Amino acid sequence: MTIQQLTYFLATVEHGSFSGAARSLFLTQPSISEQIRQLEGELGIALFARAGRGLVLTEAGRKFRPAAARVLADVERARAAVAEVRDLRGGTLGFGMFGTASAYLIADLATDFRKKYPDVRLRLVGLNSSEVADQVRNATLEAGLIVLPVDDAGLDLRVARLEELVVVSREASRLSTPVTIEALADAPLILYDAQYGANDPMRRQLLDRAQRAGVTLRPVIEVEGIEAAVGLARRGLGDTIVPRAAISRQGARGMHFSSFAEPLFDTFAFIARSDAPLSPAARAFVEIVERRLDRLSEAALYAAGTSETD
Amino acid sequence: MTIQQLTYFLATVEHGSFSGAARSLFLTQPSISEQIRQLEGELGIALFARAGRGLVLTEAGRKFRPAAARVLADVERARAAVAEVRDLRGGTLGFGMFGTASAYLIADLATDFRKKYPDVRLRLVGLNSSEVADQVRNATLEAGLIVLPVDDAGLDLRVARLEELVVVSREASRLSTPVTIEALADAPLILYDAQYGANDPMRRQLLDRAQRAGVTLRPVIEVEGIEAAVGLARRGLGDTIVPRAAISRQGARGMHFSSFAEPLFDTFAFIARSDAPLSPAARAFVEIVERRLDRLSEAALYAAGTSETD
DNA sequence: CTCGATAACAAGGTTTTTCCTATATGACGA
DNA sequence: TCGTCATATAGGAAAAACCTTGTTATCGAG
Repeated sequence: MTIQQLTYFLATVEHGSFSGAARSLFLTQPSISEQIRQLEGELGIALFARAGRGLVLTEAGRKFRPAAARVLADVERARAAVAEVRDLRGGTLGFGMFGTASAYLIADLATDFRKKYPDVRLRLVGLNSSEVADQVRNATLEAGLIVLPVDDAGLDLRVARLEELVVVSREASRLSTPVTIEALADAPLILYDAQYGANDPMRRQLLDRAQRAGVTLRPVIEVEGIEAAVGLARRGLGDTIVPRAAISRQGARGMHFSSFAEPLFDTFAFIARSDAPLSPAARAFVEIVERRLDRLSEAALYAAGTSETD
Repeated sequence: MTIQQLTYFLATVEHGSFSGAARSLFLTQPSISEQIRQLEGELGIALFARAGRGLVLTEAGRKFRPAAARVLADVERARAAVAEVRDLRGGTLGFGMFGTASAYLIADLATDFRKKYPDVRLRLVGLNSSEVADQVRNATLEAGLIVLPVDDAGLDLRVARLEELVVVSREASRLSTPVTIEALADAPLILYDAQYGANDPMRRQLLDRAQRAGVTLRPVIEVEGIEAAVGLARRGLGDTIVPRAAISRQGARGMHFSSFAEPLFDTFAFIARSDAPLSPAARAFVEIVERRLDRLSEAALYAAGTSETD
């Protein structure tokens, strides 16, 4: 039994003759005739009674008709199901983001995406970068945005953005010249994302530099969020280091900031399974993330030196 | 999209690899691979992500899987629907019978048939022979048992039985020798099946004979059923003519009966559309009817001359 | 009752599809 | 690094689908 035969059968029922069905399907009568014969042979019973003029359904044919129609309807539904995914009118996208990005971006991203593709369900999870990488690897998530470095085995990786890390201090004097790692070591340091400890990419880079310069960094306070770190810096408890984009946000008003002498960057990257092609939904979402990141950069450009007005 | 491709797809999902699916279907891996590729091409999106080892469903594949399964399930249901009809496990049989037969046989026939094929619905209608013929012609009924003659245009006709018509009288003297049509004309005549009038096959035969013999038959009473006719004959209101098989029934006790000098028969015949093949159910039912008719004949053989004991 | 139209059916040939074998390629694990 | 297992690819054989041509049967009209 083939879908084709079912199509021919239903067309024949509708037209009452093989030739009529053949015309409607742009085929010849013997083709239809032959396929119906085969179908009847396989079913072991005649579906039509052959009259000189036209055809009549047999009892078996009457029973078969609605069943055949249902099969064809389901075929269409199957086609539609994948078309939804293909045309971004359905399905679910699972996407992971590292903590900071998820905190600041998730609302905007979800809004943008749902506005454009209201029928695609979205599952956006905030984890740390290596957790995101793991879940993408085992297909719990389809793709993600992380901060390098991560173990990229089995992953496709594409750098999305370099986010400069700047030093923030209450004392403008401490930032009169680009900050060196040695200068940083001279003052109390406040760091955030305490829970990740040495796995935090920013810490890894800082410790790396300190080691090479032969100095020791002493974080006096480690807190959870950027806001908290900046808040503590405002009270003069120490300096802190934050992504440049975070400067333009609330909580940094009246603070001073400066690049490192040797600029320090967080590298954002998109990851996906290296063997699986990205779904259209994932591609569309990545594009939206990129647009948002670009807007962040632009906003950050206007904020330089001291964020008085923000 | 073909049913075959859906089968291959589901087998691949189940086994997690083309090669595994191929083994389970007794095919080779390139065949499966090729069909899946074609399916994906037609759907316009990949269903599997090809990993070095094994395959993973894409989002589209996940959506497609249940839809494909439903199609295959419905294909099976379609197959089962016609199999029911073929194997006499379903469907409906419409069968027509002429009045007398329906009155005497319907209960037994329905019982026999339902006992053997409890899943086939039965629609047994009692009409006169020409009405049955008409409804078989226009496919309202699939087949029927009628008394000849009928207009058999467009019908297949098979004689089922010759049923002798015998004269029944209260006076044994009237039946001492085989009855001639002339002798019949000498006495009051009671006929049944009044409503059909001259269309009744028995009347047609009798009138035909009378005409050839140059005598006139005068039915003094016409009633509806055989029982009524025999009842009136018992009261001495006249002679009547009934199928031999009816003699052995209640209501004919103590009456005398005799064949015609030139034996008179009702011819029972099965009819069906000449263009439509009989459904298995109809064939089975015809067989059951034949068996019942045979048993009637046997019973009638023991009743001869006078039905004292019946 | 013959004639023409229509449609099923049959036969033969061509194109397309399906499936195979053989081989290349790529990933994983010892 | 090599062997194993998986998919991809190429080429050819078998099968299926379709077409063309021609025959037969039925129905309706003249």
